[in-house]
Amino acid sequence: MGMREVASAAGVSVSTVANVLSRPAIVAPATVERVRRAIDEVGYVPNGPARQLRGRPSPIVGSVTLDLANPFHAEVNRGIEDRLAEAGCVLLTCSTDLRPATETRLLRVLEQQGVRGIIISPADAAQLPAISRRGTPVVLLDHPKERLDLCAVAVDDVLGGRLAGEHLRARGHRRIAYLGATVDPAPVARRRAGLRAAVGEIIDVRVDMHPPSLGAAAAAAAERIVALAPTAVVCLNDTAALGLLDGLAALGVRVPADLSVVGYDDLPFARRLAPALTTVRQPTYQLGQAAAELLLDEERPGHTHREVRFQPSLVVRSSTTYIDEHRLTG
Amino acid sequence: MGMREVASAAGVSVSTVANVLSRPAIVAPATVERVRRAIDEVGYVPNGPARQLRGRPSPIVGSVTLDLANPFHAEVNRGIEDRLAEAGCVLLTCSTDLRPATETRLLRVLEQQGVRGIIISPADAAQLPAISRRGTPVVLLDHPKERLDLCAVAVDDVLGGRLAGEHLRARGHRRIAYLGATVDPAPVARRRAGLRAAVGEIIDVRVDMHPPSLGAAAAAAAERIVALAPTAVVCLNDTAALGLLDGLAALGVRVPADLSVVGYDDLPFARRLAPALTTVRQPTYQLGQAAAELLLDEERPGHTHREVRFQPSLVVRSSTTYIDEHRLTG
DNA sequence: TTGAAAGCGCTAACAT
DNA sequence: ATGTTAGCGCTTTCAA
Repeated sequence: MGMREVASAAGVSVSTVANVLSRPAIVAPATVERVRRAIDEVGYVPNGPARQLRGRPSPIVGSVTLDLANPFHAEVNRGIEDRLAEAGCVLLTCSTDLRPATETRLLRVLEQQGVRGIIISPADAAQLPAISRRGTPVVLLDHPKERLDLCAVAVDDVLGGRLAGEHLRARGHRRIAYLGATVDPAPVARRRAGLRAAVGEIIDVRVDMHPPSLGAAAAAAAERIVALAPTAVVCLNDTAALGLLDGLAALGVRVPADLSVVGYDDLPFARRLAPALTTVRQPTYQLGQAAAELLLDEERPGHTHREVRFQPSLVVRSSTTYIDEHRLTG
Repeated sequence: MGMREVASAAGVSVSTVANVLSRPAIVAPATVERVRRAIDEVGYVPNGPARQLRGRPSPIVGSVTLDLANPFHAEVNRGIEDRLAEAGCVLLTCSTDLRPATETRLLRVLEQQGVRGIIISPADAAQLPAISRRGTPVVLLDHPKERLDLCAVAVDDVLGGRLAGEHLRARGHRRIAYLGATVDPAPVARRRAGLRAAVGEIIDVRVDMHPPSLGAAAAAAAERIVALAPTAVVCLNDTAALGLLDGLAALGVRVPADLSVVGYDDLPFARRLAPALTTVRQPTYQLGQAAAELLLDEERPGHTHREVRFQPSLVVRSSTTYIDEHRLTG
């Protein structure tokens, strides 16, 4: 059911059908009408790839993140999707699980498909400028622009880590543990750096992020953490904090009486946990919107690459408390 | 940088380049080598749309659900993505927000792009058989096959609702409210039907699912619910239950002492809420995997449409309790 | 073993 | 106002 069938059904040429579709003003009203009817009649569906081959831009934008099921990334993707929808575009979401090989494979597929652009939270940013140079716009997500010749949307992760650290220090904590991943994604590593800067020294505890789930891994790490006797733990994100709370509860460790816990992201459940989780909030949905905005702007003639920066903010709840003086002095 | 450039760089014809790419065995080893080198040299990236125009299948599969940021759908999508990755395919995720117009627009885009197939949790299934007939395989997700000539992955939602209802009745509850959406998605409506069948009568409370968030809407509904004086509330999902717990806490209503609450989905946070949430679990990730499996099977010669069915299960925690006899009799 | 050529469905310049 | 035609990048006969 191509334009050919429509043309013959309407008794016109294919170019007239094409004109009705792209510049109806150029065609006689009666003809337009006839062609429209023929289109419905034969159930014509335009062939996207053929159009793209002729130079039309693809309506597809790729999003490459750690994990599309991660609530943070899911919310970011929704922000992207909504902004793209205004431009008639649609979102192809990919998970890398932080594996460079997967990331490379996905980027190759996206580039081959000739997507409108790629929004990526990269495991490895090295290959991105080449992709951009070959003609597929790339926007960095949750990643600073630095010297890269790309647009970027970033959150001040170092500040986020620092906020958590200062909060704990102000409450008297000195032995502070950091629950991270075996290999931290770059934004997480930056948070740790900020925390480090604020508290001087960190007791590192690492868990495997992937299998079977971050939450379970964090729960399993509870014992290890307790053995190190910190007075507070900062977790790489709320999901890890959730798991850790589970593990601590199983060990009979009271939060925050025995141990303060800080999360990151302020996911919807954070405020209703037992205890309510102190955490660092990021403007998640807005991150996505901003990234989509930057990407769509790439087609504008005068476009220049820029960075949009967001600030995290500390949300204090009841999973952190003042250090027990007795424990300090006794 | 098309095959033309590669061909001239390697001193061969385009068809030889094409052969090196698709049937290297046919080409002289020395030539293969030379062409491979030329490919790297010029930075050749195959043109997907052109290939597709020549008959290659698209590597893109579309997923159409209520909301890709919804944790349930996000997890389902991850299951789809992982299974697709094994086949070298990639996932385009779309949110309809239950709006038929949005759904139709998205389906049109997907069909025009000539995607490999569409996995959909439909707001309106009527247009799907036509799409399938025109050549784009469609798999129903979280939707029974019924008389439709399509593959489907379904959960026994009626059973899920019934499990919740029977649980509450067994604990003495008789005034049971149901917190639903102004317009329930079909699976949610089926759960309600199951609940209804188990408990005889339901006190309906409806909230607007969309803006600004389901959780907030559920929290706002707390007062309305309390006024109706049920002894238990079944929520359309865990996110709504989370919000409701918030609202109830603000009103000083104790759960489960004053009111029992049941969720749906068993999201990761459910077991760590205060109180831990009784809920109905669905095999989320597996739903996605099964849907992808069915879709990939559509290309197999002997394929026939079939339905894969999953069972939900009740997870009893501490947000539900026996009805207080004093309140009943006193 | 390699190359020439036709054509996938569409668009746009050009001719009528 | 409409039609003719060339060609987007690729695959695939078919011929050399």
